[in-house]
Amino acid sequence: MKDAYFPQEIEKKWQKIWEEKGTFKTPDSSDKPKYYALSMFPYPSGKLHMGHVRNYTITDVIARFKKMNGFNVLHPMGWDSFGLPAENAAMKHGANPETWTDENIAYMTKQLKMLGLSYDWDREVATCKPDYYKWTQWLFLQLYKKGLAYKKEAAVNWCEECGTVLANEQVIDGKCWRCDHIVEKKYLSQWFLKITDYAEVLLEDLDKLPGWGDNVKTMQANWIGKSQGAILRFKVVEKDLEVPVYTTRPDTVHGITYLVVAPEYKDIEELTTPENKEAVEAYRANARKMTEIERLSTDRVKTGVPLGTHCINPFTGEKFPLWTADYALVEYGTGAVMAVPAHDTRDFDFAKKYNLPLKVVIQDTQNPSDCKDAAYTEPGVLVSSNEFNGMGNEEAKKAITQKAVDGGFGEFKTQYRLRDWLVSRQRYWGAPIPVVYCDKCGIQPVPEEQLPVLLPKDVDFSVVGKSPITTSKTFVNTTCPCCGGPARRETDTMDTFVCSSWYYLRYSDAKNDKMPFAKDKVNKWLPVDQYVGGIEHAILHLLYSRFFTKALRDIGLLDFDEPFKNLLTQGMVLKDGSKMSKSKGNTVDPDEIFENYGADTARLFILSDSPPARDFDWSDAGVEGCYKFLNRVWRLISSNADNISLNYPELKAGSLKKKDNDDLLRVIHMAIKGITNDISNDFQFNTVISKYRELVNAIYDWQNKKPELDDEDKNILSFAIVSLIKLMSPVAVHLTEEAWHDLGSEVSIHDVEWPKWDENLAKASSITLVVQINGKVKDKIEADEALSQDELKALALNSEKVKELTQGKTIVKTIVVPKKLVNIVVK
RNA sequence: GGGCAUGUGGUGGAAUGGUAGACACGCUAGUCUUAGGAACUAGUGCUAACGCGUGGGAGUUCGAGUCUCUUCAUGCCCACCA
Repeated sequence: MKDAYFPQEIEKKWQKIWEEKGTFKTPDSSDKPKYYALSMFPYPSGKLHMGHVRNYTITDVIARFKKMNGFNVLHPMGWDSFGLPAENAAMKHGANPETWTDENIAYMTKQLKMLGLSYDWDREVATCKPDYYKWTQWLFLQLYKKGLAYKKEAAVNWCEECGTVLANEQVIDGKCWRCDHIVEKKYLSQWFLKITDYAEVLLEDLDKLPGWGDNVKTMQANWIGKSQGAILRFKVVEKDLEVPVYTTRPDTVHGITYLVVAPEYKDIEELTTPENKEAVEAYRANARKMTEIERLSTDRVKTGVPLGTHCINPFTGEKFPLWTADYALVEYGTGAVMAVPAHDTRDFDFAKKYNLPLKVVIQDTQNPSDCKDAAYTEPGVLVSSNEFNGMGNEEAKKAITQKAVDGGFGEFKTQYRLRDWLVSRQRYWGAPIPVVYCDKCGIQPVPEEQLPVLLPKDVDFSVVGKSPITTSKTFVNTTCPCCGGPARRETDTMDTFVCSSWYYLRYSDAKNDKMPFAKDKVNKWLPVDQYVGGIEHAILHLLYSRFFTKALRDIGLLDFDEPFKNLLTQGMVLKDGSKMSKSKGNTVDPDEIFENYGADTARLFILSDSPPARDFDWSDAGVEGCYKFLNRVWRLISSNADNISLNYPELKAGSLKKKDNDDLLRVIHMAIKGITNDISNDFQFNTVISKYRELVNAIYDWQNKKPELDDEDKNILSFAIVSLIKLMSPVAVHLTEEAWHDLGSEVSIHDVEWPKWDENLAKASSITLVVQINGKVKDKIEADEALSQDELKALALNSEKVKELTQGKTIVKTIVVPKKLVNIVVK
């Protein structure tokens, strides 16, 4: 064995051997139980960043740990390879998005291999390849047949910079999620997936996911945004029309003083009197011009104009005016709001500005308010509400809605904030939506046997203001599959999130050319046992994937209803306290780390300092420290190579004659136990690594006291080193393999079993008895573990320290915690 | 405005209600070296000391970093959603 540690040399060598031998291939059939470990697949942007390194290292260690513990582990990798950056790069460099993407995939694959990740590359998928997107299109058609994909004209989010529409989930603070450009509203005919059909079950089934963090579940629940309320219908005085409103506060219905409709409300023109027409038109025109950001700003003073018409409150017979104001949203509820200024802060602000009256109908009996200065929105008792006076407001919600139901002017209503998923994109580099338009036959799905609808090659990427795909001469014009007449192809492609909503299913049967996946294989491997990825996907990808799984289950393609059993959302990688980004110039290039220190150091360091779920602060000194530690491990093994045998006898409790050897045996068993538990319990790799260091420190300490080694010493040393190599093998994958072979093994360290501990040996031989007085530590006494509670008590009371401190005081009580502590309570 | 996290040495962070600060980074001495940003050894929460210490304040308990209430700060997510 070489004296010095040369990671670059070792790593290249073993990566080649593993690949040749197929060390990490996953057989479909095995008598072992299955385990599916999955990292969120990357967009092939060009190079790996440290967030990737962290993500994939975490999953890799999990996969290796499970494999060593007797599981048949599926650990695949692929590419989320459709998307706008490829197209932008194509425009900029005059290249084809496909070429750009392929080059990036090739480079990043090389980097992943340098990291020593245990992927089964035979199952690799890339969403931009026809053998994959054929099945994305096929799945789209199944959803279409099931009525879950439909086309409609709607107000949609438009990003001018990207030249395409965006899903609701992709608009962040009124800006495009990708380019930060301000998003506008446009009326366009677009394809949607009916995720709202699954709103209730997507919400309910969050309870079936104990292996997900509450933060993610709460974010999804908030996004789905279920609320229970009522629809109430109000008759218009001047017209034969009704205005329905959705409210969660039917208990305040007697306090309505006006009613607001959104500027885009469908009946607004009908509801406007000729005298008010000009002002209303001007207000609506202005609302159209405003960006989402301006309109959604909470600080903005509320504005509105009266329509001139009135409604009747069926509960009171009162007549009140109709207004339009942009604080009413056309997409939510009915697009109209009943205004109760006394009990809603928004209505209050608006009423104040326009001098509209307010009427108090809910009172806190202890501390009544006249609501002159602020709306009262807390629970209370009804007043000025006819027969409901004196009723608690929660009870009144039901009673009042029931009255509306009985009177035929309302009903109970459950409302969700979730909107249908807009999947059309006016871009080239995506899976073409497989439909054609025929003047005679209308919308026609492309017959399944004609899939895939291939992306055309004859396109001009330099066009502005329209999708490059529309420049193809060969793509657009086609024949109708129904009548055979001339027809036009759909030129929209699918949102990349459609492609990534089912990739984890494809890994179970990546080469299948008859189906997206065989049912038996998908049912065997899924659900994913452990999914690892960034929190930024808490809503988008994770919600869409859950929807897809449920929809495909209902179509009959698979038999489970949640795709990811356990979810680990890893924290960000920071440098100098802020997120690594090119614009801040605080990025660290993984290639440089591989080159200077090797992949094992990178893997060790990225796991070492923070628990996986927390943010991780990159420090150059930390990398250096991990490199030094691996050198220390290497020296420990290489300097002892002659004293270590892989065939040492089994070392049981009491089998060693020397006390220091017995102590080391205990330390080893404690390390095995601690490390195993730390990995099993939420993957606390940071403490796992501190335990590697403790074990190494203990072996060095032991050895420093032994100038000469006899047979017993050599046996315990062999056991120590072999255990250390096994325990470190999921993290330092190359170093441990090299050492393992240098010590004479013919088998890969990655095919051995995880070490086991003996419970009797995994604890110290003696205990430190902690002696407290009134809960404060006053003394510590070395004691035999076998002592009874009474003996421990006597021992504590006999302590000089205790005698001194309790002198002249009364001992009220003594608490004895077996094997640990005595607390003496004195007065 | 609503929700969810998180507050522990100079720093990253450890601690089934039972020894707070494991393990590191950093720092201080020393050994070996032509040299060392290598390796090894010793030390390192604060305080001169009694003691004091887990953002602040209360509470439960024999005992609280941990549980409860309250308050402050930071971060993230959502947000005129009626």
